[in-house]
Amino acid sequence: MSRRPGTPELLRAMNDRSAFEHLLAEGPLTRGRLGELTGLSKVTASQLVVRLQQRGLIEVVGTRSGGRGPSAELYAIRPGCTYAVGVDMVLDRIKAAVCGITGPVIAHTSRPTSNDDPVKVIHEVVAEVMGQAGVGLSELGQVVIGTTGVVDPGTGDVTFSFDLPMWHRGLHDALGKDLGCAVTIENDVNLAAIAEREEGAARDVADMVLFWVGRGIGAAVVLGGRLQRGASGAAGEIGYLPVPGAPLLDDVSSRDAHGQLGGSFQKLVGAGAVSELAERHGIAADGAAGAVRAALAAGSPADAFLNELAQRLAVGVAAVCAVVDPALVVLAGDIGAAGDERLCKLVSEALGHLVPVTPKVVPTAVREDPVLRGAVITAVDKSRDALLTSIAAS
Amino acid sequence: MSRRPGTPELLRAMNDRSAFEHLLAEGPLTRGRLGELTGLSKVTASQLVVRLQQRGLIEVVGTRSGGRGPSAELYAIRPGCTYAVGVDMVLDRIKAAVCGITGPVIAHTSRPTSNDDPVKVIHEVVAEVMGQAGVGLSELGQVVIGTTGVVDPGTGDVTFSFDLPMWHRGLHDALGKDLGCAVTIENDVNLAAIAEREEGAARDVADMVLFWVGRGIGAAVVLGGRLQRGASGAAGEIGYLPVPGAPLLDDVSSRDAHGQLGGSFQKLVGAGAVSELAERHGIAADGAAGAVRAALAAGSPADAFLNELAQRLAVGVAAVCAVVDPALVVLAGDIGAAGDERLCKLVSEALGHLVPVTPKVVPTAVREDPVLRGAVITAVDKSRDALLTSIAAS
DNA sequence: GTAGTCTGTTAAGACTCTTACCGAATACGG
DNA sequence: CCGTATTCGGTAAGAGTCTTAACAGACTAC
Repeated sequence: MSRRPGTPELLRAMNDRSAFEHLLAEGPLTRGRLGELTGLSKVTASQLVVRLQQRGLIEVVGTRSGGRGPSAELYAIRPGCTYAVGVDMVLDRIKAAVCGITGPVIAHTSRPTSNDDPVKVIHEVVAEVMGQAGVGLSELGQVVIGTTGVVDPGTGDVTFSFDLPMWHRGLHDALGKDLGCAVTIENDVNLAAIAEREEGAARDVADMVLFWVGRGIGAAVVLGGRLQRGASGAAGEIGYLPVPGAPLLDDVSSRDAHGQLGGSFQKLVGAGAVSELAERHGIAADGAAGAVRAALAAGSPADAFLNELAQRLAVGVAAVCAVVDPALVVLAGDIGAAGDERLCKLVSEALGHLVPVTPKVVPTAVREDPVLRGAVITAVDKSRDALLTSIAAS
Repeated sequence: MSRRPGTPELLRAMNDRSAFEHLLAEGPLTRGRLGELTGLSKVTASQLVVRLQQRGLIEVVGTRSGGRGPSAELYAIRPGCTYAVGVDMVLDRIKAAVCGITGPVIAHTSRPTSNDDPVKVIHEVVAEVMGQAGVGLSELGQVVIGTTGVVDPGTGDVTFSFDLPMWHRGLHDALGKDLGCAVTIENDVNLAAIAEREEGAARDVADMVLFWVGRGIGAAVVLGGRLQRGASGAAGEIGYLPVPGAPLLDDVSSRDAHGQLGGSFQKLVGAGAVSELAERHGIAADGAAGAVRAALAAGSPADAFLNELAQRLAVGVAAVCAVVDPALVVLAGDIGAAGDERLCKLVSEALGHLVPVTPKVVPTAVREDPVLRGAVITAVDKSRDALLTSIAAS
């Protein structure tokens, strides 16, 4: 229920917000165009521009001449309103990128992870990338950190993680205090899905699932245009999917032959299982993703391997499709990406025998640092939202 | 973007809507209380009441005396604003219930289904129930029809149905024309979930899954408080879940030994499979649900049967939990309902070995006509929404 | 019976939006 | 080269919604 009463100020806030969103989406605009887009009159659009300008949210970036009358001034969001940082923390490396509220990355960095306190590690990398960008830490509005493991929707903390034993409870708050800005910890696969939806293969798809097939197995579920995290943040933990072809789990905390936690689907298509399968088919390569690439390069002699891999993947995809019926399935992660169009086609064919729905199956279109991209996008999005609600409040 | 400009009228519409919602939720209210709830001043609340009264949406239903000052007038929604009808169509019976916008059912009926044109069948049952209620068909605002089968989110038609071969494409539009009001066709399991959320075991639970275990197998997925239908309306078709313990499907259009379409999970826990399992354990009863009831009554001798049934169910529940991580799982359908607390407990225990999440597993709390209840609730909800948007428009 | 309290109304004012009008700048056509 | 049409930005007047303040009347409490 909307607690706030419908006062005239609310109206102004709504219109300011709408104008801001149009400026973000459509780039520099004149007062007149802004009026058209928001549906407001010329006069009101002018007042609105003055307000936003006084707050330092927008600025004149030029004039648009060529038309009949006098040249109109072009207004655009001031990129330096706030800055947002995305962080991707994997087993042994930590990456970070910073950008202004308009989107483009202005600096990024990557360094090996030390075994230190995560607060210190993250503080250092954030400070470094902000320094590179030439922006003070005080102007930082949002930090989004991608990580393996499940994030508790209640506390925002990591409840457990395969790879990062140092991540303790209370980390979320500690980071927020340390950095002095809003901090969000998010599952890495979810961030990859956000990147895919923003600038990858899933643009404008409301119902989609991203399969991350790599060292770990995971999925991100987007339904009705919204990322679904589940009640305890464990949505998409498809490593635990009970599937035919691998024994049923008897103890949820057991590890597989390669030291990975997970259930029967993990045993079927985890990196270890894929390597093993490749070996059994006589394909020698470095790592599971390498094996897939080698198989693709080898042509028909490796068909049996790819078919079996596709068949295994299809079983997991089928389970997800039976539950949520997405319009699109994206295969990502290093193995998924390596499989490319060919593997997707095979999975799609196998899927047709298993379920009565026919989602498109495509490889990821975000080939460079999908998790970092997703983190940055999320950070920008959140900082925009914070700014807009601050407009509404004042 | 539906860019309605932020004009003062919008404000009024928002406040009218808010007041209307409060009246629906909290019953009869005085002008003063309405002001408090909406956050508006006394004066504005009064104006608002006058407006709604002039439109015939609300009426005085009494006075609240006993306080210090003069007795305040109590206003309530006029139930006769619009009427909504819910219809439940199963294999051989059709049920319907009608209610005003305030909710309570004022008439209901049930009759055997003839093999006629569905438009005629539905028209007849709607006319009958409206006649019983003493309301003209012209005052009907919404009809919601529950049915087995998948409903195409694009057209609102049934794309295929196990049991109702007469349902043709274009039925949705034909019904709308015939009845002269808004018509919605919805999957029966989804409607049961809506009933469960409104007045059953899932009140105030944002992320939940309802398992329908009966003649057919299905699930309804509610995430973030919203029912998720999937891209082609096939979300929750868990009969097709590939699970261990039953052979993988080779052809999606194949039928099982009992003439039912579906995949491996259907073969495991469909009514036919449950009957078979009961027979193998020496439990004789009429139908699968009867067998479950008999087993519960028999005590420990039937434990093996119940355990195996729970184990089978748990595998499907585990798959769903791995994908969407609900806070609550409701077992419904005649078999699920028959299993009651005991079966839920067994499923919950089995689930603990399979996935690292621990949703509550409970039996349905809507024991009477859950699908019809869901249809009625949905119809009322939609007619409320239509009324509210009509307020905003005028 | 009187005082106190609460209801509902009226009056004045604040805030937002709108239409109507105006002066100035710019491009186009003769 | 100059007049005219067009567009930009601004001002003024007005309509709609909300708010606070003050008041008349009804009802209870003592």
